[in-house]
Amino acid sequence: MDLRKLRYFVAVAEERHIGRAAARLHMTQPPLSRAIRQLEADLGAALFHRIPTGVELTEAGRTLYDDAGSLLDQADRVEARVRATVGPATLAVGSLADTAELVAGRIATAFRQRRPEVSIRIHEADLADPSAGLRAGLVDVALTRLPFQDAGLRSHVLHVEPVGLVVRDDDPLAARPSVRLSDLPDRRWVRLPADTDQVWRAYWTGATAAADRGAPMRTIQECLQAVLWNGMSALAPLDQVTPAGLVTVPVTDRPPSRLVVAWPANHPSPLVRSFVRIAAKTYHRAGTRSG
Amino acid sequence: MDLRKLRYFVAVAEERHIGRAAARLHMTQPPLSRAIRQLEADLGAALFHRIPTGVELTEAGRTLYDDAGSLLDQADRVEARVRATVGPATLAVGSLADTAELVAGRIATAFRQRRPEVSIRIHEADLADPSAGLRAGLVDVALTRLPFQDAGLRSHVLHVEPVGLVVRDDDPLAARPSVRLSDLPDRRWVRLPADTDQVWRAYWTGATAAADRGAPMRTIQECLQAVLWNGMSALAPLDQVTPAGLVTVPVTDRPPSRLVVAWPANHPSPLVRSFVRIAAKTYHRAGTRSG
DNA sequence: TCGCTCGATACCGGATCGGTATCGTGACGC
DNA sequence: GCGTCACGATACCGATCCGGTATCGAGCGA
Repeated sequence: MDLRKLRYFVAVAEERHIGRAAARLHMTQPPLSRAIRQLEADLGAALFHRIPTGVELTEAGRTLYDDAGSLLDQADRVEARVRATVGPATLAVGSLADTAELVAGRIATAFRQRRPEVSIRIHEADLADPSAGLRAGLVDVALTRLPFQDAGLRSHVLHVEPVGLVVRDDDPLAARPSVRLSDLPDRRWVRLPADTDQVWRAYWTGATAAADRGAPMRTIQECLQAVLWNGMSALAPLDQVTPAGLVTVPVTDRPPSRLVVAWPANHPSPLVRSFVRIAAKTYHRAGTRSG
Repeated sequence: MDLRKLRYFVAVAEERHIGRAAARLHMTQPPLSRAIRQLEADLGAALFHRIPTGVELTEAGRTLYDDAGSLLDQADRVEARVRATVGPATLAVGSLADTAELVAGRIATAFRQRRPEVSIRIHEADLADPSAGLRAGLVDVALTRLPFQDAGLRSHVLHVEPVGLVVRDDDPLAARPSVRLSDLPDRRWVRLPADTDQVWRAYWTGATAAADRGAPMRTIQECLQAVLWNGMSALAPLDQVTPAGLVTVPVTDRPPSRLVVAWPANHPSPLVRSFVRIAAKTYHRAGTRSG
């Protein structure tokens, strides 16, 4: 009997439904089914009756449930007490100034709830650095978007999102249900800073790198303003909120962008691993990859 | 933080020495070192100072140690309570009538202490069946000796023991410090039952299968009595206790016998796995193999 | 009877565990 | 001062475990 399986058991007991409990635990149903069966085998007792609408506690299950809560609470208290003796810890989180910023709020909230003793410092990066300070060592972990050049970074996909072309609502393209970038004549793309990551630049400014002109944009907001006032074009995630007067037209010939939490590949600290796990669970999407 | 690591931590804290704690936990030092480091990483706190003579608790370590005992106790109580609701379980243990019998006492004691709700039934097998009832499905787990033919059995070595030639003390060989079976002239070997496992028979009665004559022996005691009264020869583990008047001469040209706990390879029950683990820990010797 | 919704199972890649062999480092005796 | 010793740490390996996807069998209802 271990605490992990006990937490699973409590979730199932309260949901009376393995599928729902799995969702609550941010995992899928099969491993949870198996974990419950293993717990039953370990204890040598059936904990649930399987019924058509889900599961219900057996007598042994009720016995366990009566005690499980206080045991888990005590374990949490012990852990918190130890953490308290060592004093507060700090985690620097890098964030790019688009949806990552919104997400950071949710994730930071979840993280603070789970690890209240850790103080979080948010570092807001500009568009030149899609690693949001990770490469420079300014932050421990970052919320940003793929693709960008990976230099010893690992990332976990939180959300996959198609990109769209942001134009003024008086633009001829504004009414189109979708566009193909390869069908468009040359447009005036917003310009990214000179030292922008090459992969990132190529992804977000149409295929022709030579096309970006004008003053470099350092934030998403600047980009959108450039579209609004100067008639530039920009690419943005489809559900990026835009000011009135702008529309985002889905782009069909470009792979979707992936919102990720990223961290240095080499020896991430437990705090970083914890943040990544919480980010993944808060924003439950699967798939770990490098890049 | 999980209960397993917490138990490790308590052992180390009490021994103030990772190596000794590892011995107490019936494991080796490196994985215990690693587990402690992982626990420290999980908690974000150093639990021990490493000093030349071992380790000593840090402040965080003392905090954890103060709480760990009661937490583990509560976990054990919860588990026991659940087991109690489901009623007693039964485990059938097969045993061959030599040292396995002695061992069974120790192991059964350890098992009863750890799992008091399980009632153990001992099945004492005769020499014809080195699987001690496992093959016939009479028992769930067996204490016996390799080698014998494996038919879907798995085993865990508890003890490796050279074999010796059992002779009367008036035998010319009795004074020899050791003998080579290949040097001996034909002797009158005790006879094993006709349906004895072939590998087992070849191992325990010298190389020449034709040599065993006389009435078949069903127990070790019968074999020894045959040696004592009829001047037969027998092979036995070196530390087999023999009646007065018999001596066991080490045999140098035969591999040692291995005392094992054996169980069916297919889907062992948790109770069986538990018994095997306890047997291995009680009699700490490493190495799992088939056969 | 068909479709829907449960949990259970099969299988796979990655992580973890405990093992052996070996290393780095202080303490101690000569 | 230097070899020896004892301690924990590290490297690496095979076995196991964990969570994932795909799929199945069983009940229930339309």
